[in-house]
Amino acid sequence: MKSLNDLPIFVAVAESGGFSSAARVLDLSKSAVSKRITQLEQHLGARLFHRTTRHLSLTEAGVSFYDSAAAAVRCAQDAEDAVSALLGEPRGHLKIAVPLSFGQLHVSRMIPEFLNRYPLITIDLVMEDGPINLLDSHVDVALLTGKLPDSSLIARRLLPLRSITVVSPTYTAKTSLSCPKDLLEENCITRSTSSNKNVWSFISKQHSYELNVTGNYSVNNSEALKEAALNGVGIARLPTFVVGEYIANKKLVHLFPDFAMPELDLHLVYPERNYLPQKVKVFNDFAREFFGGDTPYWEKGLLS
Amino acid sequence: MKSLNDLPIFVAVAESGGFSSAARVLDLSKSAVSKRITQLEQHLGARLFHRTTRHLSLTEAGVSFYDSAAAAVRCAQDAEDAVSALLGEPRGHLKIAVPLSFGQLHVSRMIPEFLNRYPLITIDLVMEDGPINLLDSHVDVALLTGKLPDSSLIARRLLPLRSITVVSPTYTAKTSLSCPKDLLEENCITRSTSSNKNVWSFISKQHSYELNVTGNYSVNNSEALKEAALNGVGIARLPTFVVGEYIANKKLVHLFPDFAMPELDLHLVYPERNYLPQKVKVFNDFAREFFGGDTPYWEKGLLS
DNA sequence: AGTCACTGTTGATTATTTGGAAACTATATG
DNA sequence: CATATAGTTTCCAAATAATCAACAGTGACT
Repeated sequence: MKSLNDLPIFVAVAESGGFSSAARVLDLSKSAVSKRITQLEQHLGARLFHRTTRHLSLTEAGVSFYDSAAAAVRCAQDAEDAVSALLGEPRGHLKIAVPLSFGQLHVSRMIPEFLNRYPLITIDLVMEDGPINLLDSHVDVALLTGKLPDSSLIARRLLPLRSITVVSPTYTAKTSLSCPKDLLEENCITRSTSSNKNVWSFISKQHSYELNVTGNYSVNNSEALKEAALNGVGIARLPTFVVGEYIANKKLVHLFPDFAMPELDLHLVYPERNYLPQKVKVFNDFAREFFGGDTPYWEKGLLS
Repeated sequence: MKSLNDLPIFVAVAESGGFSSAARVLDLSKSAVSKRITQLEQHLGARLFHRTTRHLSLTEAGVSFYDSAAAAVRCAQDAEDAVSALLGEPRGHLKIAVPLSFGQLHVSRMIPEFLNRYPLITIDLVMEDGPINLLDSHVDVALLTGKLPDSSLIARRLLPLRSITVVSPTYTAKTSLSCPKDLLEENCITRSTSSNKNVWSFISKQHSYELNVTGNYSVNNSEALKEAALNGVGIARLPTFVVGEYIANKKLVHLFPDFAMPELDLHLVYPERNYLPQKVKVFNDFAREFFGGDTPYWEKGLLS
């Protein structure tokens, strides 16, 4: 056993399925990865990977090596977690993944306070909407909505994500809206990411509607959609975390507050570990407190 | 997890109970050990050892760190073993511990042949009589007699260790010896290591004796004892592996061949592992074949 | 008490290892 | 057949690790 440091590299290559992708995960150059795998193979006296220029696969030896190697890095991680769980002052590097728009609007506000509160923690914040593999990319904790991508993950509900229907005051001045059905006659601007983007549902005790709205603008970015709504382009449905403040300062009007919309939850998601590192624990607690649980701060201005 | 390479060092220190002893085991300078532990502690942000100049003990953090760290290095070792078990040609470094006299007389003869047979194996042969901790000192395989020092070790019987009573022909010429009891009148030279060195027992179907022999020479080294016997100083009891060849070439006479003596076994001992490395396996097989099993080559000349 | 042998630490110097940029080869894709 | 991507290689710079030697503290043994 000459260099244990090769193990995490080997494991990364095996799991990500390539030298280049492993290099990206490990934040190394691919030449470095290549060299270390080569030297590991040399040390072991056996090839661990079949390399064809375009595809990589484990050899028989690689497969037998993998199990114990992965166990070794897991144990090493555990060892580190075990002491950090004992530590008074949380510390270490924390990689966080969050959805883009929520990250820009709220997480980015929270981070400075968090860093101030825990000066020994360093943060790598990744804002990205696509599905991410927490384990491969070494993300310590992620904010995710919807279903869990992997069963070895733990999810704790952080806050509700409610969307509401909004419009600018200048727009309402031109028309009268008394019932959701009236929206069928209006310019409804939509997010183009959601698959059934122009089916808007409204739920109340008395009536429920599923409306097939239409409009002249569709965009895959909440910020842009909000901008359009603010400028009176049309009526939009947006999460409260985007428009909450504009309702509060009257730049936007909350339409049909008596009707609810399907509600999602935002979860704190982290890999299952033997010892939950302090840094993850305090981040979770901090986030929960910062956002305010069931009625997040951006909904404080709303009377729903 | 910055440097996995610190783990084996930490584990060695924890297990050997000191920086200096760990340095010896790891074949490093103690300053190197000291520095790497220090940097590991710095990285973790916690002290792992309580150091008083003369004694070392694990801190609370050190204890929690230890379990997983030890598991990690064990897994790493397993990973390596797993591929080496698949390998065609055995290779790697093999550390062997053997009793001093047996090592000098027989193992040292065997090694050249072994190295010749397996050119990719390198050997570190330790000849020592005291008790050795296989695990701490990274001995891959040991030849031991008697009881096992540790339960996590595996012992396979290699060959019997028989001692016989011998005397030089010049000595027998001066006296008549027909029965073990006659030894009470003779000069019996003994090994001073064995605790009850001057109680010699003889066992046969007809009679058994426990004789309290006396003599004018006692020495803790079989070679010296053999030398004395060869020079007609007196009657000695020596293992067949020491005197076998001298019986064969008539330099010594085997007394009372009809009587047996308590018999010991020499065991091949190695740490329990998930994958027995090829190099250990081939060494075991080679030793078994080389020495000849139940009647080792040095007993071939004897008619017992 | 005072050697003595041994422990762990530190600083300076030297070796070794490691990492990165760029050039190179090979191959799937379109 | 061009292009983008994957892995390897060479060369060089930078970081890391190891050693030696000197130091300081402590228990054991006269």
